[in-house]
Amino acid sequence: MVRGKVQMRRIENPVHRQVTFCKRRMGLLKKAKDLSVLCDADIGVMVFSPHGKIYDLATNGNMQDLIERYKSSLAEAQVASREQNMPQQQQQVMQQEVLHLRQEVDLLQNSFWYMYGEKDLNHMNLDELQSLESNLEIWVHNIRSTKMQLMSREIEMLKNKEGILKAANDILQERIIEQTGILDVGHNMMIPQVPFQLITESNNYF
Amino acid sequence: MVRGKVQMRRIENPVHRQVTFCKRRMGLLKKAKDLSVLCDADIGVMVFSPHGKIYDLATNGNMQDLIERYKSSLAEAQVASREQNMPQQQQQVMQQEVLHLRQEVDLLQNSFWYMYGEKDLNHMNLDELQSLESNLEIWVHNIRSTKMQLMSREIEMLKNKEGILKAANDILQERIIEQTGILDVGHNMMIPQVPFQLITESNNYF
DNA sequence: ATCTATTCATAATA
DNA sequence: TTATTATGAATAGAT
Repeated sequence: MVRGKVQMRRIENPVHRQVTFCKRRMGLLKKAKDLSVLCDADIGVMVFSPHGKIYDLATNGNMQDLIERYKSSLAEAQVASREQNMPQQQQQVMQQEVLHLRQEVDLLQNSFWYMYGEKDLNHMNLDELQSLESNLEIWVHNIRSTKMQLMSREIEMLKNKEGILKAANDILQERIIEQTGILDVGHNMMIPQVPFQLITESNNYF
Repeated sequence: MVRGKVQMRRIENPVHRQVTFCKRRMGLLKKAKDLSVLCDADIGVMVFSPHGKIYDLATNGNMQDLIERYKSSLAEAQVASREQNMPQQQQQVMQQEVLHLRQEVDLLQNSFWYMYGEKDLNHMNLDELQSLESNLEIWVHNIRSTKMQLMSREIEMLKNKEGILKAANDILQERIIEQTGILDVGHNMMIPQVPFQLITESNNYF
């Protein structure tokens, strides 16, 4: 009999804990199955006992499929959440990069999971490794391209900054000349305060 | 009010189905959280609505970690199940290979998920790509090593077969010479039936 | 595992 | 979605 409300904290008695674990675990999996049937949803449940044993349920019969779906949606959600905080052009570029990289990951994961899934070891050797290696090389290549794009963009940005700095310097020099009558305070001398403000205002998403 | 026992089949009325989905989904996640707290277990739940929306819970706060653990245990179970069908020596080699490759996958996936997990775009650029690229190159290198090992083993095996074939051929030639008195039936001529039997008996795990 | 007193979850409804 | 409430379901503690 249940005496009073059950306290929601770890059951210290190990026997009670084990019994409750067994009962509630079954209850949880049943609830998951029920929800799946009643509402036409796919559900995955993974339970890791404190001793490392695993109990799971995938109502569609394939946990890996659910995991893939989960990861895809996660990536999409993150891409979507970025849309609010980014200029549109950059956002598009980043989105493309993410999608591109994710494609590569899928490619690679498929290779690997295929290897795992193979029951017959005789077919899981050279060819699989060969295809895995090819995929990796493609991926490395794509990463290098992405990296180069990012570097180009950064260089572009720095050049831009340099231009703005120089312009600001010129203006300041002229002002100083006007105010003091002194002809030269150093060629393109750096005067931190004003130019740095100018830069952060026009490039604040970097 | 609950009228009679609820039939365990898809609720056809879409409004009822949606309401039930909402309620039971919350109930399921609550049950999962309770079980986790009471019994000190880690639990991951992924619910995919029929319209593609995802609701999830990871009681340790990190679904990716749970997925990794799940996949690891899956791979271990598969490795264990192979132990019954394989000669021990080969089994050990393959197990090592699998573990090795899995380590590499984990390394790589961690890099990638770390990238996805980064909320601040300012830190998800060159450095991340650089480290990913390095990891990939290490992985490619390891795959090449594994590939070479496999190829060496295959070459060894083929040489072995060749030796056995030649020996078998010599024996057969001698027999034929004894029986027919004919001196030459062709130098190292292939006579399929007997040699192939000899080979498969001593190498039947290939 | 099986038994119940109780709490908990939830179907229908608004 | 949320709130209400009559009812069925789950389960804590005991055997």
